[in-house]
Amino acid sequence: MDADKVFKALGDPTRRRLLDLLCEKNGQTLGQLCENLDMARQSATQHIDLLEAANLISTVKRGREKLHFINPVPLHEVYERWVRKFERQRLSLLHDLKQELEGDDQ
Amino acid sequence: MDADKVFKALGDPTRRRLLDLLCEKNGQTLGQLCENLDMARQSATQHIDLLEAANLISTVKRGREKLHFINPVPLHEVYERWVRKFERQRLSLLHDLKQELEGDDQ
DNA sequence: TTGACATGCAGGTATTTACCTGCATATTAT
DNA sequence: ATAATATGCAGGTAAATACCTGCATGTCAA
Repeated sequence: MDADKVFKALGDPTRRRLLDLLCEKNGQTLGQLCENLDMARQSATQHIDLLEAANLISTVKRGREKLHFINPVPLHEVYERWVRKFERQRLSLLHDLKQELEGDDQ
Repeated sequence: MDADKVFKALGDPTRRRLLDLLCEKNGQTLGQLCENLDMARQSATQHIDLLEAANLISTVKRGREKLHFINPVPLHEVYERWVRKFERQRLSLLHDLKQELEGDDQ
């Protein structure tokens, strides 16, 4: 997983909207997705290219249409690498903070 | 949670490094963090400001020092909103794809 | 108090990003 | 074949981003 590409791809509301749209109905065409976006088709294509580069979606050509499918694997890897690791700290946060404030930084 | 701020904050290698550094040792000062960064202190401060705005870290002043603590809550919310939702699709992806390729789009 | 130290604040610049318009190509239907 | 449709490709611009330098402020220690 390329964490940089994945997080940058997720760091834009249009691209998150695209993922939500595909979550509602997988396999939509570019035209269908654009109907929900309020921007030029060409702009949407650029967003989709970034999602593809991050491997968050896959596309298939069918005739003159381009179908789009979600790939949830990178999101799972984000979870493994960036969520689980820091969740373990969750309970100890207040403890650490209190210690530091008390100057007890052994 | 402001998903935009959180994902944009995570979409930069320096800021992810800062989170990793704080995961190794919570409560570090700005100076300590900068020793591991290879950029001007002022640049690091700007990265930290974004992490704070995304609520991914909290800071406390102790004398002339500024201590930094990880806040894992937004990461957990990212998981709830952006990982679990799409994980459910995981098993059905190949199914959807096959159906579309066969033109069986009922 | 004075010097050293940790951090804050205010611009300045080069790159990246998110849009756009215009035109080209490829596929389908008449 | 021709027209309509779906998408691809090539720039162009304004805003955001990630750095930097220079200087100011606040804290500690001698």
